[in-house]
Amino acid sequence: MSRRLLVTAALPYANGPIHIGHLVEYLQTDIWVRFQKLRGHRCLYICADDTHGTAIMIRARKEGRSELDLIAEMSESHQRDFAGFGIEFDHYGSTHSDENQAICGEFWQALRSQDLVVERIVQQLFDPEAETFLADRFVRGTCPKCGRTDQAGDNCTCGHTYAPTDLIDPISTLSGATPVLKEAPHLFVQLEKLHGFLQEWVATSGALQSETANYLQGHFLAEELRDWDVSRPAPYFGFEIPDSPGNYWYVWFDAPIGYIASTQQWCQRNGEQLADWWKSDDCEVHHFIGKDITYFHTLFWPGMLKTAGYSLPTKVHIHGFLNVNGTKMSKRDGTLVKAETFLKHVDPKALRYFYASKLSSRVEDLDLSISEFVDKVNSDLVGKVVNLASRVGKFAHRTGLSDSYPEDGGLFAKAAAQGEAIAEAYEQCEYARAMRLIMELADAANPFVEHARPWEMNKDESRQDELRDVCTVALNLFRQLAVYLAPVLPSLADSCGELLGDKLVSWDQSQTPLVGSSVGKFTRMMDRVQIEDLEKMIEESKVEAAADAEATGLATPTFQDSDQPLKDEPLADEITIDDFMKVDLRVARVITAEQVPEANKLLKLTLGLGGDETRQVFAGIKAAYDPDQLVGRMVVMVANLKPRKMRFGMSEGMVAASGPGGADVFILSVDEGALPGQRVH
RNA sequence: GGGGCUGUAGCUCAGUUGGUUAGAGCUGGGAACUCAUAAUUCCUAGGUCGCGGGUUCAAGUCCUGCCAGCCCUACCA
Repeated sequence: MSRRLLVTAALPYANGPIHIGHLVEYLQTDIWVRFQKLRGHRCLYICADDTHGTAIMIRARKEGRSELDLIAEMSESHQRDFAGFGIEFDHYGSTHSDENQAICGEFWQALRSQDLVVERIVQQLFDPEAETFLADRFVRGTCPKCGRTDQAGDNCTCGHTYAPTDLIDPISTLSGATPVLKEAPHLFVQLEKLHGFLQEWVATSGALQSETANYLQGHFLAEELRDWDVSRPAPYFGFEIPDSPGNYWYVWFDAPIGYIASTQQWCQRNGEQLADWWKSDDCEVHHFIGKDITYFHTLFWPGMLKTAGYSLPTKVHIHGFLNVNGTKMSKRDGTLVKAETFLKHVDPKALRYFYASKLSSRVEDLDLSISEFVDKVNSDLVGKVVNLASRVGKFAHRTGLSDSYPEDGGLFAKAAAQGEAIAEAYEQCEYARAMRLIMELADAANPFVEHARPWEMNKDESRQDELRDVCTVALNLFRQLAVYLAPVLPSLADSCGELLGDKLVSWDQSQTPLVGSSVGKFTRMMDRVQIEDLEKMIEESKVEAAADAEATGLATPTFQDSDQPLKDEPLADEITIDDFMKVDLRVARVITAEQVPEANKLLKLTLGLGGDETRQVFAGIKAAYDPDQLVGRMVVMVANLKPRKMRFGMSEGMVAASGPGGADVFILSVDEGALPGQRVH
């Protein structure tokens, strides 16, 4: 039975380029949509740029151009990046559209008429120079708790959280001006009035993974829901609220409505009715989002939809974040790779497959390990799948396909029977499982060719029919894999369709072998991924990040440090925290320091660890330090080093210092406040 | 501190309602083959299934207590 599905991915913010972290979501969604279409369902993939808010306004101002100019450029670059990865939207809109403004008005009316909106005065920091209210992240200052300077507006590295108004010496990051406290009326949605509905929906709709439902019930639904502040005073880039001049809808109010507005634009172009997609029980609505925006899509958004009379999400699919090589992506490490940069170095097919092989239906972070990426893509896709076609391609071009499907030991039938299990895995967003099932089939296909030895048949005039049969089996098994992989690798499906002169458009094509047709000239469908390319990509990302940082002027100054020290002494093997904890580093005070006349390099130190605890240490720093200048200062020592007998006495530890030696030795210092005996963690 | 998830071969993971000698791929070792992108095929090595208790005729699988890692929270949304 054919279903009707409306699918969205979260709207990317028009404040920056698409990077590989974003792509997890757009690819996850694209794969799901392509799968649904392949299965013959009516499915729309809707997205748009999220264009409003202070950040866009500030950036446009900084770049000396209009917001419209900025968001137009961003939209274009986003769409170019998505296209580069084969992400195919049915419609890509913008939240800054007439349709969105109109539908926002409709939602607003619904909220008003159901008496869910209240006005309250809010005190907020205001930048008098930039003439704008400041969100927490635009304020920095001194932590009121511990006194650290230059801390974020809502929390300090010391762990304390506070309101930006609590900061000592607050500074606006926009202008550097000192913000002042200013009052403004804000409009709030009283979400609590929808508590009963939301409770019910979260618990029983089946739209949420159980982990998410539990989380919401434990954290938010367990108590009174707070009013949601949905307005921002001018100046603000967005839509002015019709019945509240000078106030604008908060970006998170109009962003999800953008899903509907973008659908509306598609409807207008295709002569369809919006109600058939957004107000029909026959249409499923699926949202794909990251775990960071769970809250907006599982409480506010259903509340808004309910109030305005639109369909509630059938399912909110929530995914985790992307790590690279086991750690958070970082600009500095070059692991926050822009989509555009990726495309310069690596085949997008590789990323599509790799993500698919890692994704499940759970809210779990996934890891892109560079070496795993290379191994997996090369051995699975190139070594197993593409190779299957590649190894018989030349013969098949000459022989064509047999008129009836030959005996293959049940391989095709078995793989056809697996189709439903694979489809089910796709449907459940268990792509990793789907990929595993498909690769099992690929693993069974290559031995067939191997044992049939077509290269021997090729040399024997009388065995051309046999050869054709082998090619027929191999190419049909390949074609079957191409169908199963089509949601993930549409371009491979295209290559396969072209080779066999039969376009792959339906899942059902995996169930019946293709026979009796000619085979085109084989051309390479995919190249192996080289680890060097990945390395170059990371390297280029680092350079870009440094350039960006310089351009925005916000980043830390760049230092021209030589790479010689690292070359002289490369990084040691990785250790665990346990290994590190074996080394007991302590802060110590130099109590005495004296020359050892017979020694060439050594000074004799007495280090105090507080109280009466002292250690005698011989340190090779004679050429670099005078004893007198050391007495009284704090150093870091290795305190649990096995004592060693030296010519001049026992040495009971080491003083931590860097440098090649001789006069170039630099003792580690500790910041003011450290006490002798404290351990270094 | 609270909540959740995970812990199976060197690596990435599978192990359905508890049931015969715990599996796959990659990597490693050996061999074969040459059609294919140093691809492929065959053989082989490698695991006290995090640790300790318990239930059971039987536990990787259920219960319980620890330990480790990750994620979310910490009165912000």
